[in-house]
Amino acid sequence: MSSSPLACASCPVRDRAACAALDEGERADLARLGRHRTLEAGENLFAADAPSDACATLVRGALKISATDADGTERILSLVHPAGFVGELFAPVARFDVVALTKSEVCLFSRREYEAAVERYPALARALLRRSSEDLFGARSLMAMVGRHKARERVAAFLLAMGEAASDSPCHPAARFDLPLSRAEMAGLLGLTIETVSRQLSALERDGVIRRHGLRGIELVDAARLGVPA
Amino acid sequence: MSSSPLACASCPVRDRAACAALDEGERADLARLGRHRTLEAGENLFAADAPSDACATLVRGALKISATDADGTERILSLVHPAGFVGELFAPVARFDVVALTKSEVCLFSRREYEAAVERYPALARALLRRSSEDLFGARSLMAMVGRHKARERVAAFLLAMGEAASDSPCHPAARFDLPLSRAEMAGLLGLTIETVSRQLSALERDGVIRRHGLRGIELVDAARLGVPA
DNA sequence: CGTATAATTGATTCTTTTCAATGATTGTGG
DNA sequence: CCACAATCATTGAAAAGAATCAATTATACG
Repeated sequence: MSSSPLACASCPVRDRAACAALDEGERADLARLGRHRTLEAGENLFAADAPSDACATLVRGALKISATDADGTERILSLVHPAGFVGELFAPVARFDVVALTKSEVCLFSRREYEAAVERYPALARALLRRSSEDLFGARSLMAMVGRHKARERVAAFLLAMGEAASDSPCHPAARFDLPLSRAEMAGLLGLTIETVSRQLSALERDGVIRRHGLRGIELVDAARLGVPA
Repeated sequence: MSSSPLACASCPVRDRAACAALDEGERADLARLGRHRTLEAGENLFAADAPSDACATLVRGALKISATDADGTERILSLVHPAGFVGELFAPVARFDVVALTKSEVCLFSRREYEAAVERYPALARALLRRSSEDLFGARSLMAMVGRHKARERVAAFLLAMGEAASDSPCHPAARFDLPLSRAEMAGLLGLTIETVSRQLSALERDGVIRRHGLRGIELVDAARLGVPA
Protein backbone atom coordinates (compact mmCIF):
# COMPACT_ATOMS: atom_id res chain seq x y z
CA MET A 1 0.00 0.00 0.00
CA SER A 2 1.06 3.57 -0.64
CA SER A 3 -0.72 6.89 -0.70
CA SER A 4 -0.17 10.36 -2.17
CA PRO A 5 -2.02 13.35 -3.63
CA LEU A 6 -3.73 13.00 -6.98
CA ALA A 7 -2.05 13.82 -10.27
CA CYS A 8 -5.01 14.12 -12.62
CA ALA A 9 -2.92 15.56 -15.44
CA SER A 10 -1.30 12.20 -16.10
CA CYS A 11 -4.32 10.05 -15.22
CA PRO A 12 -4.97 7.31 -17.79
CA VAL A 13 -8.73 7.34 -17.13
CA ARG A 14 -8.89 11.11 -17.05
CA ASP A 15 -11.56 11.27 -19.74
CA ARG A 16 -13.53 8.12 -18.95
CA ALA A 17 -13.98 8.10 -15.17
CA ALA A 18 -16.85 9.81 -13.37
CA CYS A 19 -14.72 12.88 -12.73
CA ALA A 20 -14.38 13.42 -16.49
CA ALA A 21 -17.81 15.04 -16.38
CA LEU A 22 -16.42 17.93 -14.33
CA ASP A 23 -14.84 21.09 -15.68
CA GLU A 24 -11.27 22.00 -14.80
CA GLY A 25 -12.05 23.94 -11.67
CA GLU A 26 -14.43 21.36 -10.30
CA ARG A 27 -12.03 18.56 -11.03
CA ALA A 28 -9.30 20.40 -9.18
CA ASP A 29 -11.63 20.74 -6.18
CA LEU A 30 -12.39 17.04 -6.24
CA ALA A 31 -8.72 16.17 -6.67
CA ARG A 32 -7.98 18.00 -3.45
CA LEU A 33 -10.34 15.62 -1.63
CA GLY A 34 -8.83 12.41 -2.96
CA ARG A 35 -5.62 10.51 -2.52
CA HIS A 36 -3.84 8.18 -4.85
CA ARG A 37 -3.27 4.70 -3.53
CA THR A 38 -1.52 1.60 -4.79
CA LEU A 39 -2.81 -1.89 -4.03
CA GLU A 40 -0.87 -5.12 -4.32
CA ALA A 41 -2.56 -8.16 -5.86
CA GLY A 42 -4.84 -9.66 -3.25
CA GLU A 43 -4.92 -6.54 -1.13
CA ASN A 44 -8.26 -5.50 0.32
CA LEU A 45 -9.67 -2.10 -0.56
CA PHE A 46 -13.01 -2.39 1.25
CA ALA A 47 -14.35 -5.12 3.49
CA ALA A 48 -17.92 -6.34 3.93
CA ASP A 49 -19.50 -5.31 7.25
CA ALA A 50 -16.94 -2.56 7.81
CA PRO A 51 -18.22 1.02 7.92
CA SER A 52 -18.65 2.33 4.41
CA ASP A 53 -16.52 5.42 4.82
CA ALA A 54 -14.69 5.56 1.52
CA CYS A 55 -15.15 5.20 -2.21
CA ALA A 56 -12.75 5.05 -5.10
CA THR A 57 -12.19 5.22 -8.82
CA LEU A 58 -9.98 2.54 -10.31
CA VAL A 59 -7.13 4.04 -12.32
CA ARG A 60 -5.04 0.99 -13.25
CA GLY A 61 -5.33 -2.74 -12.64
CA ALA A 62 -8.43 -4.74 -11.81
CA LEU A 63 -10.65 -5.28 -8.78
CA LYS A 64 -13.23 -7.84 -7.80
CA ILE A 65 -16.40 -7.24 -5.80
CA SER A 66 -17.30 -10.35 -3.86
CA ALA A 67 -19.35 -11.84 -1.06
CA THR A 68 -18.00 -14.52 1.21
CA ASP A 69 -20.36 -16.77 3.10
CA ALA A 70 -20.07 -18.50 6.44
CA ASP A 71 -18.07 -21.48 5.18
CA GLY A 72 -15.57 -19.27 3.40
CA THR A 73 -16.82 -19.76 -0.16
CA GLU A 74 -16.28 -16.66 -2.21
CA ARG A 75 -18.82 -15.54 -4.76
CA ILE A 76 -17.52 -12.92 -7.17
CA LEU A 77 -20.26 -10.49 -8.12
CA SER A 78 -18.40 -8.20 -10.45
CA LEU A 79 -15.04 -7.39 -11.95
CA VAL A 80 -14.03 -3.75 -12.00
CA HIS A 81 -11.97 -2.32 -14.81
CA PRO A 82 -10.11 1.01 -14.97
CA ALA A 83 -12.43 4.03 -14.71
CA GLY A 84 -14.82 1.92 -12.67
CA PHE A 85 -16.22 3.31 -9.44
CA VAL A 86 -16.45 1.30 -6.21
CA GLY A 87 -17.89 2.04 -2.82
CA GLU A 88 -21.41 2.21 -1.49
CA LEU A 89 -22.34 5.85 -1.30
CA PHE A 90 -25.64 5.62 0.49
CA ALA A 91 -25.08 2.65 2.77
CA PRO A 92 -23.58 3.14 6.23
CA VAL A 93 -21.96 -0.30 6.10
CA ALA A 94 -20.24 -1.99 3.17
CA ARG A 95 -21.94 -5.17 2.12
CA PHE A 96 -19.35 -6.68 -0.18
CA ASP A 97 -15.60 -7.10 -0.26
CA VAL A 98 -13.54 -5.20 -2.81
CA VAL A 99 -10.13 -6.73 -3.50
CA ALA A 100 -7.36 -6.07 -6.02
CA LEU A 101 -6.90 -8.88 -8.53
CA THR A 102 -3.62 -7.47 -9.77
CA LYS A 103 -1.40 -4.60 -8.71
CA SER A 104 -3.79 -1.67 -8.93
CA GLU A 105 -4.05 2.04 -8.46
CA VAL A 106 -7.09 3.94 -7.24
CA CYS A 107 -8.18 7.45 -6.38
CA LEU A 108 -9.52 7.15 -2.88
CA PHE A 109 -12.07 9.52 -1.38
CA SER A 110 -13.81 9.92 1.93
CA ARG A 111 -17.39 8.84 1.38
CA ARG A 112 -18.74 11.83 3.25
CA GLU A 113 -16.75 14.29 1.19
CA TYR A 114 -17.56 12.53 -2.06
CA GLU A 115 -21.26 12.63 -1.26
CA ALA A 116 -20.94 16.34 -0.63
CA ALA A 117 -19.26 16.70 -4.01
CA VAL A 118 -22.15 14.81 -5.61
CA GLU A 119 -24.48 17.39 -4.07
CA ARG A 120 -22.31 20.27 -5.19
CA TYR A 121 -21.62 19.14 -8.75
CA PRO A 122 -24.71 17.91 -10.62
CA ALA A 123 -22.53 16.70 -13.48
CA LEU A 124 -20.83 14.30 -11.08
CA ALA A 125 -24.18 12.94 -9.96
CA ARG A 126 -25.19 12.36 -13.56
CA ALA A 127 -21.89 10.70 -14.41
CA LEU A 128 -22.25 8.35 -11.45
CA LEU A 129 -25.83 7.60 -12.43
CA ARG A 130 -24.69 6.64 -15.88
CA ARG A 131 -21.95 4.45 -14.46
CA SER A 132 -24.28 2.85 -11.93
CA SER A 133 -26.78 2.09 -14.69
CA GLU A 134 -24.05 0.38 -16.66
CA ASP A 135 -22.97 -1.62 -13.63
CA LEU A 136 -26.56 -2.64 -13.12
CA PHE A 137 -26.77 -3.80 -16.70
CA GLY A 138 -23.51 -5.67 -16.25
CA ALA A 139 -24.72 -7.38 -13.11
CA ARG A 140 -27.96 -8.42 -14.77
CA SER A 141 -26.18 -9.65 -17.87
CA LEU A 142 -23.88 -11.78 -15.75
CA MET A 143 -26.87 -13.15 -13.88
CA ALA A 144 -28.65 -13.99 -17.12
CA MET A 145 -25.54 -15.68 -18.47
CA VAL A 146 -24.76 -17.73 -15.40
CA GLY A 147 -28.38 -18.68 -14.88
CA ARG A 148 -28.95 -19.89 -18.37
CA HIS A 149 -25.85 -21.76 -19.37
CA LYS A 150 -24.09 -24.97 -18.49
CA ALA A 151 -20.54 -25.17 -17.19
CA ARG A 152 -18.82 -25.31 -20.55
CA GLU A 153 -20.73 -22.35 -21.94
CA ARG A 154 -20.04 -20.30 -18.84
CA VAL A 155 -16.33 -20.92 -19.07
CA ALA A 156 -16.38 -20.24 -22.81
CA ALA A 157 -18.30 -16.99 -22.38
CA PHE A 158 -15.91 -15.93 -19.66
CA LEU A 159 -12.86 -16.58 -21.82
CA LEU A 160 -14.42 -14.63 -24.64
CA ALA A 161 -15.18 -11.73 -22.32
CA MET A 162 -11.63 -11.72 -20.98
CA GLY A 163 -10.28 -11.88 -24.50
CA GLU A 164 -12.36 -8.90 -25.48
CA ALA A 165 -11.31 -6.99 -22.39
CA ALA A 166 -7.67 -7.69 -23.23
CA SER A 167 -8.06 -6.63 -26.85
CA ASP A 168 -7.41 -3.22 -28.34
CA SER A 169 -9.98 -3.53 -31.08
CA PRO A 170 -13.53 -3.29 -29.78
CA CYS A 171 -15.14 -6.27 -31.47
CA HIS A 172 -12.38 -8.86 -31.85
CA PRO A 173 -10.99 -10.69 -28.84
CA ALA A 174 -7.24 -10.81 -28.31
CA ALA A 175 -5.71 -14.00 -29.71
CA ARG A 176 -3.64 -14.47 -26.59
CA PHE A 177 -3.91 -13.09 -23.10
CA ASP A 178 -3.37 -13.87 -19.46
CA LEU A 179 -6.26 -14.57 -17.14
CA PRO A 180 -6.38 -12.09 -14.27
CA LEU A 181 -8.17 -14.65 -12.10
CA SER A 182 -7.16 -17.85 -10.38
CA ARG A 183 -9.23 -20.98 -10.90
CA ALA A 184 -10.86 -20.39 -7.55
CA GLU A 185 -11.84 -16.89 -8.61
CA MET A 186 -13.15 -18.06 -11.96
CA ALA A 187 -15.20 -20.67 -10.13
CA GLY A 188 -16.53 -18.02 -7.76
CA LEU A 189 -17.51 -15.77 -10.63
CA LEU A 190 -19.16 -18.47 -12.72
CA GLY A 191 -20.92 -20.28 -9.91
CA LEU A 192 -18.93 -23.48 -10.35
CA THR A 193 -16.22 -25.35 -8.47
CA ILE A 194 -12.51 -25.19 -9.16
CA GLU A 195 -12.55 -28.74 -10.45
CA THR A 196 -15.36 -28.09 -12.89
CA VAL A 197 -13.61 -25.00 -14.28
CA SER A 198 -10.41 -26.98 -14.68
CA ARG A 199 -12.18 -29.82 -16.45
CA GLN A 200 -13.93 -27.45 -18.84
CA LEU A 201 -10.64 -25.75 -19.70
CA SER A 202 -9.11 -29.15 -20.36
CA ALA A 203 -12.07 -30.11 -22.52
CA LEU A 204 -11.86 -26.87 -24.52
CA GLU A 205 -8.17 -27.49 -25.10
CA ARG A 206 -8.74 -31.13 -26.04
CA ASP A 207 -11.37 -29.98 -28.56
CA GLY A 208 -8.90 -27.54 -30.09
CA VAL A 209 -10.85 -24.44 -29.13
CA ILE A 210 -8.14 -22.98 -26.91
CA ARG A 211 -4.57 -23.66 -25.96
CA ARG A 212 -3.14 -23.09 -22.50
CA HIS A 213 0.23 -21.54 -21.85
CA GLY A 214 1.23 -22.03 -18.27
CA LEU A 215 -1.45 -21.62 -15.65
CA ARG A 216 -2.95 -18.34 -16.77
CA GLY A 217 -2.03 -17.92 -20.41
CA ILE A 218 -4.89 -18.54 -22.83
CA GLU A 219 -4.70 -18.68 -26.60
CA LEU A 220 -7.95 -18.57 -28.52
CA VAL A 221 -7.51 -21.04 -31.37
CA ASP A 222 -11.09 -21.04 -32.57
CA ALA A 223 -12.91 -18.12 -30.97
CA ALA A 224 -16.04 -18.74 -33.02
CA ARG A 225 -16.65 -22.00 -31.16
CA LEU A 226 -16.50 -20.17 -27.83
CA GLY A 227 -19.64 -18.30 -28.79
CA VAL A 228 -23.06 -19.79 -29.29
CA PRO A 229 -22.67 -23.58 -29.48
CA ALA A 230 -23.53 -24.98 -32.90
CA MET B 1 -54.12 -0.50 -21.29
CA SER B 2 -55.25 3.00 -20.44
CA SER B 3 -53.55 6.35 -20.27
CA SER B 4 -54.21 9.76 -18.72
CA PRO B 5 -52.47 12.76 -17.14
CA LEU B 6 -50.73 12.35 -13.79
CA ALA B 7 -52.43 13.03 -10.49
CA CYS B 8 -49.49 13.34 -8.13
CA ALA B 9 -51.62 14.64 -5.26
CA SER B 10 -53.14 11.22 -4.70
CA CYS B 11 -50.07 9.19 -5.64
CA PRO B 12 -49.32 6.39 -3.17
CA VAL B 13 -45.58 6.57 -3.82
CA ARG B 14 -45.50 10.35 -3.79
CA ASP B 15 -42.84 10.51 -1.10
CA ARG B 16 -40.79 7.43 -1.97
CA ALA B 17 -40.34 7.54 -5.74
CA ALA B 18 -37.52 9.39 -7.48
CA CYS B 19 -39.74 12.42 -8.03
CA ALA B 20 -40.10 12.85 -4.27
CA ALA B 21 -36.72 14.56 -4.33
CA LEU B 22 -38.20 17.46 -6.26
CA ASP B 23 -39.87 20.52 -4.84
CA GLU B 24 -43.48 21.35 -5.68
CA GLY B 25 -42.77 23.41 -8.76
CA GLU B 26 -40.28 20.94 -10.20
CA ARG B 27 -42.60 18.06 -9.56
CA ALA B 28 -45.40 19.85 -11.36
CA ASP B 29 -43.08 20.34 -14.34
CA LEU B 30 -42.18 16.68 -14.39
CA ALA B 31 -45.83 15.70 -13.99
CA ARG B 32 -46.62 17.59 -17.17
CA LEU B 33 -44.21 15.33 -19.06
CA GLY B 34 -45.63 12.05 -17.81
CA ARG B 35 -48.77 10.07 -18.32
CA HIS B 36 -50.48 7.59 -16.07
CA ARG B 37 -50.92 4.15 -17.50
CA THR B 38 -52.59 0.95 -16.33
CA LEU B 39 -51.18 -2.45 -17.19
CA GLU B 40 -53.03 -5.74 -17.01
CA ALA B 41 -51.26 -8.77 -15.56
CA GLY B 42 -48.92 -10.13 -18.20
CA GLU B 43 -48.93 -6.95 -20.24
CA ASN B 44 -45.63 -5.78 -21.65
CA LEU B 45 -44.32 -2.36 -20.66
CA PHE B 46 -40.96 -2.48 -22.47
CA ALA B 47 -39.54 -5.12 -24.79
CA ALA B 48 -35.94 -6.20 -25.25
CA ASP B 49 -34.38 -5.03 -28.53
CA ALA B 50 -37.03 -2.36 -29.02
CA PRO B 51 -35.86 1.26 -29.02
CA SER B 52 -35.48 2.49 -25.46
CA ASP B 53 -37.71 5.52 -25.80
CA ALA B 54 -39.54 5.52 -22.49
CA CYS B 55 -39.06 5.06 -18.78
CA ALA B 56 -41.46 4.76 -15.89
CA THR B 57 -42.03 4.81 -12.18
CA LEU B 58 -44.17 2.00 -10.75
CA VAL B 59 -47.06 3.36 -8.72
CA ARG B 60 -49.04 0.23 -7.91
CA GLY B 61 -48.65 -3.47 -8.61
CA ALA B 62 -45.50 -5.36 -9.50
CA LEU B 63 -43.26 -5.74 -12.53
CA LYS B 64 -40.59 -8.18 -13.58
CA ILE B 65 -37.43 -7.43 -15.55
CA SER B 66 -36.43 -10.44 -17.58
CA ALA B 67 -34.33 -11.79 -20.41
CA THR B 68 -35.61 -14.46 -22.76
CA ASP B 69 -33.16 -16.58 -24.70
CA ALA B 70 -33.41 -18.23 -28.09
CA ASP B 71 -35.30 -21.31 -26.90
CA GLY B 72 -37.88 -19.23 -25.08
CA THR B 73 -36.62 -19.77 -21.54
CA GLU B 74 -37.25 -16.75 -19.40
CA ARG B 75 -34.74 -15.62 -16.81
CA ILE B 76 -36.13 -13.10 -14.34
CA LEU B 77 -33.48 -10.62 -13.30
CA SER B 78 -35.42 -8.45 -10.92
CA LEU B 79 -38.80 -7.81 -9.40
CA VAL B 80 -39.93 -4.20 -9.25
CA HIS B 81 -42.03 -2.91 -6.40
CA PRO B 82 -43.99 0.35 -6.15
CA ALA B 83 -41.77 3.45 -6.33
CA GLY B 84 -39.30 1.49 -8.43
CA PHE B 85 -37.95 3.00 -11.60
CA VAL B 86 -37.65 1.08 -14.89
CA GLY B 87 -36.24 1.96 -18.26
CA GLU B 88 -32.72 2.28 -19.58
CA LEU B 89 -31.90 5.96 -19.66
CA PHE B 90 -28.59 5.89 -21.45
CA ALA B 91 -29.07 2.97 -23.82
CA PRO B 92 -30.57 3.50 -27.26
CA VAL B 93 -32.08 0.01 -27.24
CA ALA B 94 -33.76 -1.81 -24.36
CA ARG B 95 -31.95 -4.98 -23.40
CA PHE B 96 -34.50 -6.63 -21.15
CA ASP B 97 -38.23 -7.15 -21.08
CA VAL B 98 -40.37 -5.40 -18.49
CA VAL B 99 -43.72 -7.05 -17.85
CA ALA B 100 -46.51 -6.55 -15.32
CA LEU B 101 -46.88 -9.44 -12.89
CA THR B 102 -50.21 -8.17 -11.61
CA LYS B 103 -52.52 -5.35 -12.59
CA SER B 104 -50.22 -2.35 -12.28
CA GLU B 105 -50.07 1.39 -12.64
CA VAL B 106 -47.10 3.41 -13.81
CA CYS B 107 -46.11 6.99 -14.56
CA LEU B 108 -44.76 6.81 -18.07
CA PHE B 109 -42.27 9.31 -19.48
CA SER B 110 -40.54 9.86 -22.76
CA ARG B 111 -36.93 8.87 -22.24
CA ARG B 112 -35.67 11.95 -24.01
CA GLU B 113 -37.75 14.30 -21.90
CA TYR B 114 -36.88 12.47 -18.70
CA GLU B 115 -33.19 12.70 -19.50
CA ALA B 116 -33.62 16.41 -20.03
CA ALA B 117 -35.32 16.61 -16.63
CA VAL B 118 -32.38 14.79 -15.08
CA GLU B 119 -30.12 17.47 -16.55
CA ARG B 120 -32.39 20.25 -15.35
CA TYR B 121 -33.04 19.00 -11.82
CA PRO B 122 -29.92 17.82 -9.98
CA ALA B 123 -32.06 16.46 -7.16
CA LEU B 124 -33.68 14.07 -9.64
CA ALA B 125 -30.28 12.85 -10.80
CA ARG B 126 -29.26 12.21 -7.21
CA ALA B 127 -32.50 10.41 -6.41
CA LEU B 128 -32.07 8.17 -9.44
CA LEU B 129 -28.46 7.51 -8.48
CA ARG B 130 -29.58 6.40 -5.05
CA ARG B 131 -32.23 4.17 -6.54
CA SER B 132 -29.87 2.73 -9.11
CA SER B 133 -27.35 1.96 -6.39
CA GLU B 134 -30.03 0.11 -4.46
CA ASP B 135 -31.05 -1.82 -7.55
CA LEU B 136 -27.42 -2.72 -8.09
CA PHE B 137 -27.17 -3.97 -4.54
CA GLY B 138 -30.38 -5.95 -5.05
CA ALA B 139 -29.10 -7.52 -8.24
CA ARG B 140 -25.85 -8.51 -6.60
CA SER B 141 -27.59 -9.87 -3.54
CA LEU B 142 -29.82 -12.02 -5.72
CA MET B 143 -26.80 -13.24 -7.61
CA ALA B 144 -24.99 -14.10 -4.39
CA MET B 145 -28.05 -15.92 -3.09
CA VAL B 146 -28.76 -17.92 -6.21
CA GLY B 147 -25.11 -18.75 -6.72
CA ARG B 148 -24.53 -20.01 -3.25
CA HIS B 149 -27.58 -22.01 -2.34
CA LYS B 150 -29.23 -25.24 -3.33
CA ALA B 151 -32.76 -25.52 -4.66
CA ARG B 152 -34.49 -25.82 -1.31
CA GLU B 153 -32.70 -22.85 0.18
CA ARG B 154 -33.44 -20.73 -2.86
CA VAL B 155 -37.13 -21.49 -2.67
CA ALA B 156 -37.13 -20.91 1.07
CA ALA B 157 -35.32 -17.58 0.75
CA PHE B 158 -37.74 -16.54 -1.96
CA LEU B 159 -40.78 -17.38 0.17
CA LEU B 160 -39.32 -15.45 3.07
CA ALA B 161 -38.65 -12.45 0.84
CA MET B 162 -42.20 -12.55 -0.52
CA GLY B 163 -43.57 -12.86 2.97
CA GLU B 164 -41.61 -9.83 4.06
CA ALA B 165 -42.71 -7.87 1.01
CA ALA B 166 -46.34 -8.74 1.80
CA SER B 167 -46.02 -7.77 5.45
CA ASP B 168 -46.81 -4.44 7.04
CA SER B 169 -44.24 -4.72 9.78
CA PRO B 170 -40.72 -4.30 8.51
CA CYS B 171 -39.01 -7.27 10.14
CA HIS B 172 -41.66 -9.98 10.41
CA PRO B 173 -42.94 -11.78 7.34
CA ALA B 174 -46.69 -12.03 6.77
CA ALA B 175 -48.09 -15.33 8.05
CA ARG B 176 -50.12 -15.77 4.90
CA PHE B 177 -49.87 -14.26 1.46
CA ASP B 178 -50.34 -14.97 -2.21
CA LEU B 179 -47.40 -15.48 -4.53
CA PRO B 180 -47.35 -12.89 -7.30
CA LEU B 181 -45.45 -15.31 -9.53
CA SER B 182 -46.34 -18.48 -11.35
CA ARG B 183 -44.18 -21.56 -10.92
CA ALA B 184 -42.52 -20.81 -14.22
CA GLU B 185 -41.68 -17.31 -13.04
CA MET B 186 -40.35 -18.54 -9.72
CA ALA B 187 -38.18 -21.01 -11.61
CA GLY B 188 -36.95 -18.25 -13.90
CA LEU B 189 -36.06 -16.05 -10.95
CA LEU B 190 -34.32 -18.74 -8.93
CA GLY B 191 -32.49 -20.40 -11.78
CA LEU B 192 -34.36 -23.70 -11.44
CA THR B 193 -36.97 -25.63 -13.40
CA ILE B 194 -40.69 -25.60 -12.76
CA GLU B 195 -40.53 -29.18 -11.56
CA THR B 196 -37.77 -28.51 -9.07
CA VAL B 197 -39.65 -25.53 -7.62
CA SER B 198 -42.77 -27.64 -7.31
CA ARG B 199 -40.89 -30.46 -5.61
CA GLN B 200 -39.27 -28.10 -3.13
CA LEU B 201 -42.63 -26.55 -2.26
CA SER B 202 -44.04 -30.03 -1.74
CA ALA B 203 -41.07 -30.95 0.44
CA LEU B 204 -41.41 -27.79 2.53
CA GLU B 205 -45.08 -28.55 3.06
CA ARG B 206 -44.36 -32.19 3.88
CA ASP B 207 -41.82 -31.02 6.47
CA GLY B 208 -44.38 -28.72 8.06
CA VAL B 209 -42.54 -25.52 7.21
CA ILE B 210 -45.27 -24.11 5.01
CA ARG B 211 -48.83 -24.88 4.01
CA ARG B 212 -50.22 -24.27 0.54
CA HIS B 213 -53.67 -22.83 -0.08
CA GLY B 214 -54.60 -23.27 -3.69
CA LEU B 215 -51.93 -22.68 -6.27
CA ARG B 216 -50.59 -19.38 -5.04
CA GLY B 217 -51.55 -19.11 -1.39
CA ILE B 218 -48.67 -19.68 1.04
CA GLU B 219 -48.89 -19.95 4.80
CA LEU B 220 -45.67 -19.76 6.76
CA VAL B 221 -46.04 -22.32 9.54
CA ASP B 222 -42.46 -22.22 10.77
CA ALA B 223 -40.77 -19.17 9.27
CA ALA B 224 -37.63 -19.75 11.33
CA ARG B 225 -36.87 -22.91 9.38
CA LEU B 226 -37.07 -20.98 6.11
CA GLY B 227 -34.02 -18.99 7.12
CA VAL B 228 -30.53 -20.36 7.60
CA PRO B 229 -30.78 -24.14 7.76
CA ALA B 230 -29.92 -25.53 11.19
C1' DC C 1 16.29 -27.76 -3.89
C1' DG C 2 12.47 -28.43 -1.11
C1' DT C 3 8.19 -26.90 0.42
C1' DA C 4 3.77 -24.68 -0.11
C1' DT C 5 0.26 -23.47 -3.17
C1' DA C 6 -2.45 -24.06 -7.30
C1' DA C 7 -4.17 -26.94 -10.83
C1' DT C 8 -5.40 -31.19 -12.98
C1' DT C 9 -7.44 -35.69 -13.20
C1' DG C 10 -10.18 -39.70 -11.66
C1' DA C 11 -13.98 -42.11 -9.20
C1' DT C 12 -18.09 -41.58 -6.87
C1' DT C 13 -22.15 -39.36 -5.04
C1' DC C 14 -25.65 -36.11 -5.03
C1' DT C 15 -28.72 -32.77 -7.14
C1' DT C 16 -31.17 -31.17 -10.62
C1' DT C 17 -32.86 -31.64 -15.17
C1' DT C 18 -35.33 -34.01 -18.51
C1' DC C 19 -38.92 -36.83 -20.16
C1' DA C 20 -43.44 -38.48 -19.37
C1' DA C 21 -47.83 -38.88 -17.30
C1' DT C 22 -51.40 -37.46 -14.16
C1' DG C 23 -54.08 -34.15 -11.55
C1' DA C 24 -55.94 -29.50 -10.55
C1' DT C 25 -57.74 -24.96 -11.79
C1' DT C 26 -59.62 -21.55 -14.72
C1' DG C 27 -62.23 -19.88 -18.23
C1' DT C 28 -65.47 -20.55 -22.23
C1' DG C 29 -69.15 -21.77 -24.97
C1' DG C 30 -72.96 -24.77 -25.25
C1' DC D 1 -74.70 -24.27 -14.87
C1' DC D 2 -72.03 -27.77 -16.65
C1' DA D 3 -68.78 -29.93 -19.74
C1' DC D 4 -64.72 -29.33 -22.02
C1' DA D 5 -60.50 -27.41 -23.30
C1' DA D 6 -56.50 -25.11 -22.07
C1' DT D 7 -53.21 -23.91 -18.89
C1' DC D 8 -50.71 -24.72 -14.78
C1' DA D 9 -48.98 -27.67 -11.25
C1' DT D 10 -47.60 -31.99 -9.25
C1' DT D 11 -45.39 -36.39 -9.22
C1' DG D 12 -42.45 -40.27 -10.80
C1' DA D 13 -38.56 -42.51 -13.20
C1' DA D 14 -34.42 -42.03 -15.71
C1' DA D 15 -30.51 -39.42 -17.30
C1' DA D 16 -27.23 -35.84 -17.17
C1' DG D 17 -24.47 -32.54 -14.98
C1' DA D 18 -21.78 -30.80 -11.41
C1' DA D 19 -20.10 -31.37 -6.65
C1' DT D 20 -17.42 -33.88 -3.63
C1' DC D 21 -13.75 -36.78 -2.15
C1' DA D 22 -9.18 -38.21 -3.08
C1' DA D 23 -4.82 -38.42 -5.27
C1' DT D 24 -1.37 -36.73 -8.39
C1' DT D 25 1.11 -33.24 -10.98
C1' DA D 26 2.65 -28.58 -11.96
C1' DT D 27 4.18 -24.10 -10.57
C1' DA D 28 5.89 -20.53 -7.64
C1' DC D 29 8.64 -19.11 -3.84
C1' DG D 30 11.85 -19.00 -0.18
